[in-house]
Amino acid sequence: MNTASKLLGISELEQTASILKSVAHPIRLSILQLLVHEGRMSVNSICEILQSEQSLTSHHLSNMKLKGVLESKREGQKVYYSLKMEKMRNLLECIESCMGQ
Amino acid sequence: MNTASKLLGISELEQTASILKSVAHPIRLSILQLLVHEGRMSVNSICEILQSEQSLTSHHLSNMKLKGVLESKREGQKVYYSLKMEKMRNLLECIESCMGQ
DNA sequence: GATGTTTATTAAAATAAGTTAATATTTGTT
DNA sequence: AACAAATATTAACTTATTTTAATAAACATC
Repeated sequence: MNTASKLLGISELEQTASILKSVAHPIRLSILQLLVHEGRMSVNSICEILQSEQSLTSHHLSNMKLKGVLESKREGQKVYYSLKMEKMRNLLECIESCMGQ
Repeated sequence: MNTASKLLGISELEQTASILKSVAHPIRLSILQLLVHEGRMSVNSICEILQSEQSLTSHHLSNMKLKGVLESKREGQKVYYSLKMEKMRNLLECIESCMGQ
């Protein structure tokens, strides 16, 4: 296998980089940790636990939903977010263990 | 273990997010892949393989050097870059295998 | 010391991301 | 229908990142 064949194509690179951007922000990282470890959660609970503003949190949630990382389901007044992209679970675990080193 | 204790503190979150930002860009991602798989490499070789502009490549390289992800060594006219942050090797392997799924 | 190569630096321009505040929407309750 | 609670959306603003082009610096060779 030569060098070139190991490299991803542009669109794969861009897609990967774009997904990684989801994790590369303190608020989004902690939202992801929460959802991976605790499962689905309402926007309000997320705000309370993370002590983050409603609007800002909502923006970050939509951001990740748009990228297919999260999904949401309304139940009455509340909207519950949860992980949609399953590979994010592995990725996050890797990140946690790599960063611990 | 309760929810809060699993969450990282702000400074850890910021540090992690900041390192993840290194990977969260197509050019930097491919530079990292190259260096992880091929070892040290001169700026010129990197540019050629990635078909990226010298100046832009150099900017991304300094960016990652500044964050402690890469290191560089001049040998004659050439400057060789290589991985400095060892945990980046694991992280990148995780990313590659997670993204393949 | 002039010239060519390789890399870094600077500054400007272009683009993107993050934050805030205010308001809108949806649903539930009285 | 009026009101409250939960969330989303919009628009303005701020800040950061990315890209480009031009130039400088470091080294090698002649």
